[in-house]
Amino acid sequence: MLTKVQWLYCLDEMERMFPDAHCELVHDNPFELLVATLLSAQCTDVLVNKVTKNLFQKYKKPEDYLAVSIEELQTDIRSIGLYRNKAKNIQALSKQLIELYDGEVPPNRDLLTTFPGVGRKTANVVVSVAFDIPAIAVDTHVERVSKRLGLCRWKDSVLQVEETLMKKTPMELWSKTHHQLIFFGRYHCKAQNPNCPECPLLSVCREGKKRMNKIVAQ
DNA sequence: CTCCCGATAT
DNA sequence: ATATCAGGAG
Repeated sequence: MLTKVQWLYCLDEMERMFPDAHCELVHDNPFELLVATLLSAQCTDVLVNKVTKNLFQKYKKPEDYLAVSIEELQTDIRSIGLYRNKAKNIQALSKQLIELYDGEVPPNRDLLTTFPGVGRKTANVVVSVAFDIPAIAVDTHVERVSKRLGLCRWKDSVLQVEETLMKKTPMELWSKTHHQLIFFGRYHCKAQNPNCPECPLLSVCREGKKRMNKIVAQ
C-alpha cells in the first residue's frame, strides 16, 4: 500500500506532468455540463464534444429536449453509443429539472443523483466543475490508476476508491487531483500498454514495478 | 451480475 | 478480432 508520503510524492509528480489538467467536456453552463457528462458514459470525451457541438446549438434549455420525439433525440446522439438509454434519461432529467428545480441544475451532489441517468460519478463531475464544490469523481481512469499505484486494493468498489482518495488528499486539491489522475490515466498510465519505463511514479508504483520485473525476466 | 452500444485504438 | 472509452440501472 502507498504511504501518505508516497501519495503526496505522486501528487507532486502529476502536477509536474499535467499542471493544467482540466475538464475536457466542452460546455457553457451547468446544464450543458450535466448533459455532456451523462453522454460521456462508456465513450471518449472527444466523441462527446463532436456530438454536443451540434446538439447544444439545437437544444439550449430542458424544454427543448422535451419538444422533440424520443426518436429524433436518439438520432441526434446516436454516434455516442448507449443512445436509447441516454436519450430517455435526458428527456426524463429535463422533465424533473423543470418540475422540481425551475429548470436550474441544483448545486448539490445528493440531489443530482436523484436524476435519471445521473450516478455518483456524474454528480461529482457537475458539482466539482460547474460549482467549484470539492469532489473526486472516480471514473475508469481514476479507478485504474489508483489500483495500479497501490493507493487502494484491487477489490475496492469505486466508492471505496473515492473515500480513500478523499481521505489521503488535502481537500483544497481534490478537484485538481481528480483531473490530473484522469490526464495521467488517459495519456500516460493507459489501460493498454502503460508507459512504465518512462513513468515518474515508477519508484512507488506497485503494478509498475511488477511489470518492469516481467520485462527484465525476458 | 447483465445489459445498453457506436467509435476508435491496438 | 478484441479491448476500451470521464457509467448507470435493473
